[in-house]
Amino acid sequence: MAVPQSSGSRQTMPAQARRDQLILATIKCIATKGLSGTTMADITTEAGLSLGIVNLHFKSKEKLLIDTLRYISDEYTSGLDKIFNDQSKTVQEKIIAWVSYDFSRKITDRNKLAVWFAFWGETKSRPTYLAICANYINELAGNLTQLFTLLKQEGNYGQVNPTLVCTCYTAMADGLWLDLLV
Amino acid sequence: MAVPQSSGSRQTMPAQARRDQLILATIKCIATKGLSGTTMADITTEAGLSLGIVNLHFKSKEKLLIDTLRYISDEYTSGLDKIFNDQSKTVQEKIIAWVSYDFSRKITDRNKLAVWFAFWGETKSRPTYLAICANYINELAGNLTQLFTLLKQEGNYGQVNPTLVCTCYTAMADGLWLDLLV
DNA sequence: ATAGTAAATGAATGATCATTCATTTACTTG
DNA sequence: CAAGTAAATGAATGATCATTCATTTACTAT
Repeated sequence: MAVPQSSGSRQTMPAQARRDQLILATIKCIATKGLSGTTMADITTEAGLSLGIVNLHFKSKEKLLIDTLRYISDEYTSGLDKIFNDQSKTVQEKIIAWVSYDFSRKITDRNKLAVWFAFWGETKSRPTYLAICANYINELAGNLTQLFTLLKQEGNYGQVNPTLVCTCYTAMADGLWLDLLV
Repeated sequence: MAVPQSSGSRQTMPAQARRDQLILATIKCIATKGLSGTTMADITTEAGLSLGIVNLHFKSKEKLLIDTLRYISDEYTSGLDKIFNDQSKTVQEKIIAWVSYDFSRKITDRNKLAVWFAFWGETKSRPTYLAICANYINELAGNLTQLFTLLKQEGNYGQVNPTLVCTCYTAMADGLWLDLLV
């Protein structure tokens, strides 16, 4: 667990730290230069490392991009899972926390939103991107619908369709994020 | 105004018809191969023409892409303008027509939606794309807000903020289009 | 220390792709 | 019909960029 000490000009780091460093550099590059405008040279320069480093840690550019998307997806999902599984919160509190989280600084970070929509834009042509998102999207939708269902029962709201509420909320959140990006 | 008659294997067409043909081919290519995955060869093959044709009618690939975005934007905007300026409709009818239009087959065409979001994804890094959309987006938002304002007056709805309603509707429409694409 | 292993580098390679333009073909006008 | 103009073609060019790998540097174990 020693802190990496660079005695010379060249740095050595644990593989996982390098991977994270490269993913962060990738996010920044995609946000400023776009998904198609981002080159390996851009990423490695942004990270302050050499050209070959990406193929050393991720095998290819495509794999780095996929891991970057997964990184952002995981970060988002884990935050919501924590709220959903928090035993100390009531259903109402969970829903409020969910919405607060969706529009917190961490999620509405412009760089991450830019990356997010950059990948969505390529979704139709790259099934891999879609596959990564589909899993967690379904899980989250299921959880949120469940919260709405519980709220409906507790409050005796007769006319409400929880699935529909979830769809509309999710759609509006997506749209508002798009607004924030612009 | 003669109908172009191809006597041989090579076709000749009025410039405007060729431009439209190429734009349509571009839409199809972007929908299937993505914005970054679409090459000049893809587009010209899809159109059944030769490689050099794009630079003959649009000067560059970038200009073709911009004109493609403009084509889709114009189509969408002109449809809504027609509804907004239709003297035979009441305010309520206009709003209903607006929503119907937003989710009509013509607008929810998967190819066009794919192109739409492909460009949005590159927005942050390519100000040109944003500039094209910003104009008509503001105009449309102004019109829709005006309709909501009139509706509020007619119905004496005290607590409603028309601007907010417009923002929420627009956001939800964006989100639902994204759903449709997936 | 020394040898051995793992990490990092970046010049060289090869593939992809937008763009050019000399040539060919189709249309128009006198 | 002939000459002139406009449209279309696609092989060749040159630029960009991901990927490779021989070499260098840092770390680890004996």
